[in-house]
Amino acid sequence: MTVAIDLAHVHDASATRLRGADQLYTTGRRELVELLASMGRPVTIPDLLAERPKLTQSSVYRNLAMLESAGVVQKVVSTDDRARFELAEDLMGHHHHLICVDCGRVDDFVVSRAAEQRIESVLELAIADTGFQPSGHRLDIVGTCVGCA
Amino acid sequence: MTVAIDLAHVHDASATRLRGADQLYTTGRRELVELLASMGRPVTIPDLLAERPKLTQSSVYRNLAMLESAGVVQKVVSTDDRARFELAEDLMGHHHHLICVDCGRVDDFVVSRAAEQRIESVLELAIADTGFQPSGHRLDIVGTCVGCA
DNA sequence: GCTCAGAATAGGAAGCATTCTCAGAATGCT
DNA sequence: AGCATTCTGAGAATGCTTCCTATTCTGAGC
Repeated sequence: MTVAIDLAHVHDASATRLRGADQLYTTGRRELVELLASMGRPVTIPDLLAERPKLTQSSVYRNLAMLESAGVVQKVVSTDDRARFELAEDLMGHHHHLICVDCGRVDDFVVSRAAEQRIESVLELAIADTGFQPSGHRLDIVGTCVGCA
Repeated sequence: MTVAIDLAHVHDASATRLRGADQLYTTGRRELVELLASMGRPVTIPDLLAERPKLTQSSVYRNLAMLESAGVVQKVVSTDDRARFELAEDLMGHHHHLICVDCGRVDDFVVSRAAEQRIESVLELAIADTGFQPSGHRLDIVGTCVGCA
């Protein structure tokens, strides 16, 4: 279920995307990307700061916002009010989330390609007449994680 | 696509659920429920306060938290950091959300019963071996709303 | 390798949604 | 109506997030 990540490819893609946004792929940003890749699940910024106390709070916020707008990372919302971040879907692979209603923890899971297509077609039908421009879907399971059970 | 709501039934259910939690169904809480029923989409607390300036901020926060734990309303997360609230699914009917990545606005939509069952079965399969205790799913479409297009 | 202009960083202050506190008011029960 | 309990209102406090600015770093051209 865990997705293996090609770190070199992630760095290449990150550098390219930042350069495309007239931004530098600095050491600090590279460190953030590497840290996110190693976590394997969406994490909050306070989490990151606790894990790497040398990181500067304002820089982490600034750089994650930058990386998000460059399409390198994406924000994930849970049940609590802390934003969580992970690498963008096209770097990680399309996946879904298990969201714990108790502690807010988020884990990843994937479904088969065929199942994914079934879901897609259901959704296309449903919003055909709304004028909404879809860019993707968010299919999460909410419940209680093993630690909170 | 809009769901007609039986307001009397909603009030009855709300009163029952609050009483079950040793809480009173006061005027202020009744007003909140009625306001949410009239909005037809998940709204933020700042939204509510702007709409009804007579409401007290702290009471709205307190009462929505209470109504949520009593199962009368539910919290919906969008792309921004503001919590949104709407009536609980069993009062509104099961439905899904259109989430605008631009402004964070959330609208409701529904899919057919058959489509819903297909989605359920996909999910059951996917998490069979995770130990996660599901209580429901969250299937939202993210994209750009008509106002932000 | 050196210099310079533009960009990024660190550190702290400010902003804003949310939560807490507590005195006063309203509610339900007898 | 009287009493115990719960709720409300107003503001202060909390904590995540964003803004500000002086300093440091980065990269391109000499």
